[in-house]
Amino acid sequence: MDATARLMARRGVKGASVRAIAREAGVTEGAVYRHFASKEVLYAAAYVRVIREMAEVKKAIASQQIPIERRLREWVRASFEFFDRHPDAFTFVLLTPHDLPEPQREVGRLNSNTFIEMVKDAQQGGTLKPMRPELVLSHFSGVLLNVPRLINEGTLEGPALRYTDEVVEAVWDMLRPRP
Amino acid sequence: MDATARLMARRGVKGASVRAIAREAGVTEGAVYRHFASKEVLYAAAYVRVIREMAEVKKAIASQQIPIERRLREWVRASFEFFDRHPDAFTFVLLTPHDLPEPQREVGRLNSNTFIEMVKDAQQGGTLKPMRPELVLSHFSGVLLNVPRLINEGTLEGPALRYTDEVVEAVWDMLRPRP
Amino acid sequence: MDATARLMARRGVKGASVRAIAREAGVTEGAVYRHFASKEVLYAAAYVRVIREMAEVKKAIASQQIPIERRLREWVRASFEFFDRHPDAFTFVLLTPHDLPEPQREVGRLNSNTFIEMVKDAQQGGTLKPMRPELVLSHFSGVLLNVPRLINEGTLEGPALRYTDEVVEAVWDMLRPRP
Amino acid sequence: MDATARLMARRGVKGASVRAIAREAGVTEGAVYRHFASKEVLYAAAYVRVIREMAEVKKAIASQQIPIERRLREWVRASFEFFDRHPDAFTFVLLTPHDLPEPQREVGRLNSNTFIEMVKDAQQGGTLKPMRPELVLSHFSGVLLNVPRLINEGTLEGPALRYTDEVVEAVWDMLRPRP
DNA sequence: TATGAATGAGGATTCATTCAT
DNA sequence: GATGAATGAATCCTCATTCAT
Repeated sequence: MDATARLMARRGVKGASVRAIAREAGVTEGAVYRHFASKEVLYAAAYVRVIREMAEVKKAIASQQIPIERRLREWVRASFEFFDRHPDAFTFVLLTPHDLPEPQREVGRLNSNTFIEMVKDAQQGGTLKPMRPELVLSHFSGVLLNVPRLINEGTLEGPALRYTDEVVEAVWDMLRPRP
Repeated sequence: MDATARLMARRGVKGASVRAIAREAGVTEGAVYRHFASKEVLYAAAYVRVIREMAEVKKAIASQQIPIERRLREWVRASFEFFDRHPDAFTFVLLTPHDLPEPQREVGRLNSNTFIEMVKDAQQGGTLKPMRPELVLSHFSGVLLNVPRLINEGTLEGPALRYTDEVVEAVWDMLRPRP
Repeated sequence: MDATARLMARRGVKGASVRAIAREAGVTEGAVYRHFASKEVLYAAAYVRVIREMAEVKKAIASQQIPIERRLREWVRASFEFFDRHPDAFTFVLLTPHDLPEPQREVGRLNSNTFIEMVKDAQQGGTLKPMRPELVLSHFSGVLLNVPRLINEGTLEGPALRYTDEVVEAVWDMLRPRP
Repeated sequence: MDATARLMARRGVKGASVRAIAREAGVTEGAVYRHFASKEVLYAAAYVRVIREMAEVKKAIASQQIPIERRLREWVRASFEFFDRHPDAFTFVLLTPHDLPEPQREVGRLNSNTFIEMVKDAQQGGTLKPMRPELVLSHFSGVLLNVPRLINEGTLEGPALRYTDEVVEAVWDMLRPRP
């Protein structure tokens, strides 16, 4: 699954052949098929595993009893940390276009849902600007994900963590309640 | 080239076979190869054509003699309008991962460069918050592009133009000079 | 037809595409098909034209009223001269494997037949060693053609004409009547 | 590799498609590509294998401690025997025009080099007529190879071995030292 | 469990040929 | 007569998948 994430991050889902994945993992193609029924299944398994790992952290952050501003900061920090530690896994699940069947798409929405719940709560408490939660998500994830994206592209220099403050400040400017 | 943009937007660059592109265009594979030496060349031609069209509009906007805030708004509006009118072309060039040789990558940077020049000017005039221009670009394009992205995903409802105000407000919150 | 001989000599019959032949001739593919019904027909026409031109010279040589030894020398000289002047045409008809239908194969045997008649005559006159005429042809053409062949290969340096004496001497050693 | 030699001998290098080779070998195209990276590689492998086999025999002959005349005879005999036993392999490597990259061309020169060394030695010992070794090779191989060539063409009747004496006599006439 | 050979469908590309202009 | 676009079959090659060992 690591090899899958790595290669699919670099060459795209279609561009990563089973043969290449197997070689990357140091086994033969046949061995891959003993553990995964098809490329599709392997792809889904690799995807879900990373998403799940991320989701746990995110859920913990969302449920912390600290001001929304600090939870947003934690969210950004944790995301960048993950990217710096596992750039391929991060790129694979969050920066690669996916074409998955519904069960896995549902899993892919875990983080978004957690985020939206957190936002709704904060908005009700008046600690966040009123704005359609989907739009909040859109703006937040747009700013957040663009940093790894531009690092991958070579436009920005890593590690991502160094941009935490600037990113948090930017999103907070967008989201904080108006005086 | 239209068919190419359409299919590559939907299935990715590798996922769009020449056969499928030809069928989409209503011709045979052989006919495609009369006009383009290879899939690579066809891909690059389709890409460059859309980028060039976008770049013209963007350049015109950047050089308008109006406050930066209004130019940013125009930029967003023009982008969303383009997406609403040519969702496939937009998705193809801006939301699809590309693996192009340097000459085309250079073309792909046209819009970014225009944007960065515009930002630098405004920052010198004090009408924009001081911030690394690459980061301004990152935040701006992050928020901007995420709207079409989420519309494609089904998370947000189109047309994109309806989000112009909210997007402009958000990016202005991030970028306006501090009092 | 010139372009055909040239390209088929260099790339083989299958390796010379109609498109390449047309370009070499400075016309388009369509134009080729106005004059020749098919590649097969073009191929045969180019082949026959060169063979016929060679056959005329050879027939004249064979019927000269001079000693067989001198006629053999003329045959060699004329062949090498033709090769030096039209290496592609020579290579095309004599050094390229052919897969032609019977009518053209018949034409291709013109020179062999002329040669064999000449040999039979000389043998009857006792001016040539008795030996199966087909074998005489085999030995003679083997030595003769190998010079252009090795020149093409780069093993021998041209022009071919410079080898006339040595080749004539060699074939005469093989063919002259024993004392 | 056998199937490759067979088909390339009959239809030429370009005329033998991978599909046809695979069918001839009783496997599918994919299977061919498991063992050979490309048609080019398969072609080279088939070529080198036959050349190597021939070269061994030739080297053994060249180094025998018998008069040059007898070594030439052995060379002819061994060649014809090989042709009679493996007409396709022989035709493929020696009677088919090749377009190979340098490493394989080098291998293809093995026999020529062996022959030329043998000739030089004999000339120094005075047991062979003084003549440029390349020309000796040209004449010798011209006469030698033309027998299989004409047999393939249908002009001469096989087996080739039956022509051994006549061929040896002919080449000896050309090459023996003058009294 | 793992291997590596094999398969058959599909990928990009070339080719001989046709045809409207 | 010539052009250049179009076609459909065939080319070389890759891929996901299967299976005997």
